[in-house]
Amino acid sequence: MLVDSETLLKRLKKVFRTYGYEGTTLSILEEHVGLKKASLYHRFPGGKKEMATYVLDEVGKWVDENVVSVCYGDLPKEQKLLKVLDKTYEMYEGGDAACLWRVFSLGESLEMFQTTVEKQIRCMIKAIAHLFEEFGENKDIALRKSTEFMITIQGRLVMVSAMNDVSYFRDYLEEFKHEMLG
Amino acid sequence: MLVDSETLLKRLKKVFRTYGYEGTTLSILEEHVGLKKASLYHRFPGGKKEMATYVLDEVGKWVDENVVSVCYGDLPKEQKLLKVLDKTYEMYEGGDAACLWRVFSLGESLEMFQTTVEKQIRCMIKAIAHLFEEFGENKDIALRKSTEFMITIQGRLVMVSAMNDVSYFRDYLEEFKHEMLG
DNA sequence: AAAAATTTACCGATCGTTCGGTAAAATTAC
DNA sequence: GTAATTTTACCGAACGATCGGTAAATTTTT
Repeated sequence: MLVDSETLLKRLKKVFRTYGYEGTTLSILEEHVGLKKASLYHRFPGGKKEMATYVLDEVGKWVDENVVSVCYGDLPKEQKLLKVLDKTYEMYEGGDAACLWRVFSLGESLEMFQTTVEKQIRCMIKAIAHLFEEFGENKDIALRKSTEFMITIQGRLVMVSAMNDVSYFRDYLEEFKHEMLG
Repeated sequence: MLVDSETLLKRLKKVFRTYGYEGTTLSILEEHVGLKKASLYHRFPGGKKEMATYVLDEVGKWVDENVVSVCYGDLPKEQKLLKVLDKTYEMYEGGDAACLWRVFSLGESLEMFQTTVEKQIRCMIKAIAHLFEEFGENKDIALRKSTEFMITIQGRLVMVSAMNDVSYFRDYLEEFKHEMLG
């Protein structure tokens, strides 16, 4: 295989996060992935829609393996939190990468992926709420704080794009860490 | 004129906010605006790009007239705050309408509009920071709180789209009001 | 009747998609 | 073990449909 599946996923993800679903054309994919249109169709007979679905599903798996499972795991709560923040940083490449959940929440792709996006977000919020509970918050407050975490991340990633300044994202993670761990 | 300029703006705005820049096609515009392609070109010789620029500029003017000017005006601070929150609700149609600043912060439209978007956001943040100062905050804290207001609005509007639930937006405005005015 | 606004009819380019086919790797048959 | 076969991975060329865009004709307004 000229393009191994790991590289392929990485490149597909980057294109969709940069251009959005509608903004991503097969020509752009060709160029950035390094496979001709026909070859992309060999790997994804369902075309662009299947590629986007694949990328979104893989994002879901990644969050499960790197964030959700950590929250429910058996590390000390402080280590869990550090890991979650680290993985959040990694997930958005320090703010350089947009959130696929936001990018797919528009136009045609909203109808296509809303159910999946909603499920994935809810799953992550619930997991982080579990972690907040370990820090002593009651169930309601934990869920509220976890939701606010997600909201803030999303809002700050919007600001990163709009204002072209990754510190909106990076500063928050640092601030949050010190607030929780001192 | 079959479509007066006020209606035209309203419809153009709705289309771009719903489908994004790349997702908005001339056929969609035709359908939703109620003018044939050639008629749209009669009004906007620059085509789709000019329509989007027009809509974004009008959004900027609207924010100036309805939010920024209120912040710098001479009403009592409590009335200013109420008006700002009201206009924020109106701006996003209670959460039903996406934020054009977010929608245009993707792909091709990011490069096209980033400078304008950045300017408009900065202008609004600065104005609301001024209002916070009237509530007794010092300059730095006021700017921080105003920025956090913008971040939260953006984040919550993302959540509204992703989770299909406008209460993420509406509840915050209410909560914020009671927090500031008791 | 003149001017402005809208429409029909069309254009080349690009869209997502499919077809026909090649080279090489993997599998099966002998 | 090697020859025959099937499968995998890829690509150039073309598909019909739609893209953004334009010129000329028609309708509406004044």
